[in-house]
Amino acid sequence: MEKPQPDIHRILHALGDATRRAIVERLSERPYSVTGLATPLEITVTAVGQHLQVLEESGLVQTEKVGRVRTCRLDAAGFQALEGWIRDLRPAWEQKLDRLGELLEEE
Amino acid sequence: MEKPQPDIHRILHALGDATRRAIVERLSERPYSVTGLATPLEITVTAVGQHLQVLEESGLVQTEKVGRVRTCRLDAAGFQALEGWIRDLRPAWEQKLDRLGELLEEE
DNA sequence: TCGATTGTCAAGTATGAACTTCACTATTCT
DNA sequence: AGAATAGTGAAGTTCATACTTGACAATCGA
Repeated sequence: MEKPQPDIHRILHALGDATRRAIVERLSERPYSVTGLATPLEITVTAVGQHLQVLEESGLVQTEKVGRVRTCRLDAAGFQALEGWIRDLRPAWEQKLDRLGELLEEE
Repeated sequence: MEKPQPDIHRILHALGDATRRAIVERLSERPYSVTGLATPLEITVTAVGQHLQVLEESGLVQTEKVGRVRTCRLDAAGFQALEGWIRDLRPAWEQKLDRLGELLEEE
């Protein structure tokens, strides 16, 4: 149950779900309780709890239970890992599809 | 069939699938044909074609058919949009969970 | 021109996961 | 103490979507 180091596959899988993205965007505003997240989404707290587990395991969200309330906020770890992934791929996607250059190199 | 402007939800949904991530990572190496992508993944070209449509619609991949071969490469548009999304969220996830500051502000 | 290669289209299957419900525990309030 | 609130856990349902197959079209090589 310790904080696993962020894994890009976990992260992208977590962000692949619309509800989880909604949770993330809500938490980008300010921290919320589980119920505070569930209400506007019109789903049960159980469902939110399940999503939170995925988000937490991917390092995108951090939660802390104090008393009976679990407070959820974004976690930098996952976002930094995601940033790093894109940065590492940059040389690949930044290739200018320069038509001229392409044709010249063709042969 | 025109290039739709990148939408972060499309993008994250596209990257949510493991096979599509595998395609992206393969294309980060160099451009590939549809068959060239399908073979190492051990899935049919039909399946790859379906994934390519999703990736293309999200602006992550660009394809061009020349003769009977469709050549696929990464597309900057989607990655730039993804970068922008993370950048915009930065203030939210960059909040230092400074224990001291937290406790002080509590009341 | 014939066969092999590359990809597309339509239609069907099936599996995973996003939910729900219900029962329960733990905390807070009066 | 009793009632209300916040969340957890197990188990079942259902629906999206990632695949397949099979038939076909277009291109290329011999």
